[in-house]
Amino acid sequence: MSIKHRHGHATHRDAIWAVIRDLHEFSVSEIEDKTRISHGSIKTYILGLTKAGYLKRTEHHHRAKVDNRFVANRWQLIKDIGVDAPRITRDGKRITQGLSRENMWHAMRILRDFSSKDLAAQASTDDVIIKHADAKNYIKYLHKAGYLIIVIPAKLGTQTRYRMPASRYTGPRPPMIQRTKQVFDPNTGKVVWPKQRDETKHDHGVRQYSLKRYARS
DNA sequence: CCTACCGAAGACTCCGGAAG
DNA sequence: CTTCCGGAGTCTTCGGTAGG
Repeated sequence: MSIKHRHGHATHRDAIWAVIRDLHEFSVSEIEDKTRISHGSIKTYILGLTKAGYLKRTEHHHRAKVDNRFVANRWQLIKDIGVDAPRITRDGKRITQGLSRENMWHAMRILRDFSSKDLAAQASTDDVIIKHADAKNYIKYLHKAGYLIIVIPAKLGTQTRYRMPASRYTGPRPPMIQRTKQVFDPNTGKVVWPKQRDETKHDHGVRQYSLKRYARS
């Protein structure tokens, strides 16, 4: 299978969603024809979308009396939320994984300047509670990677205040701190920290691997 | 470090009608 | 009745990430 991730650009689900919006009323095999994505994956996603209320089944599969041919299930799009494919599980529940980073990334763009406590509070929503420690950690790496500047350094009793200059906003997807502690920007497809150096360290091929992987999508 | 969980894919079973 | 067909739906596995 082709390796494309949501942190790259298009995923399989994005492609399926695009075809659904295009056709509005469809069967699984019609989507299969247009996307060349495996039947099973399409079914799984459609099932989830139906349970979540985005789709409605308009035809239940049966064998036609006249010519003994199969009539496949058909669905209709009843809730269109735009170009971004709904992120749901097969049960139709919203996927919350990764939401906190996303919230923080967008909050940083909006806030003029902020401390780690401000960020945690501003980026928290009903769905996602962001802990102060998480905000601190994310800020630490984004600062190292050059996304943030320090507006007011910490003094006794006050926290450092940061700002993200508009020019450092690279796109809607939050930079990731990968397992190897490197910062990867899915918007540009580049590892932004650490800079290309200490090649001899025992990272093995991890950095190269990531670069290649994401460059493809 | 570890655990929980995700998307994708494939193996497998279930279903209902028609044909033999 | 049994067999066959092919889509629907379930379950498991795999490679991977998020977050403590």
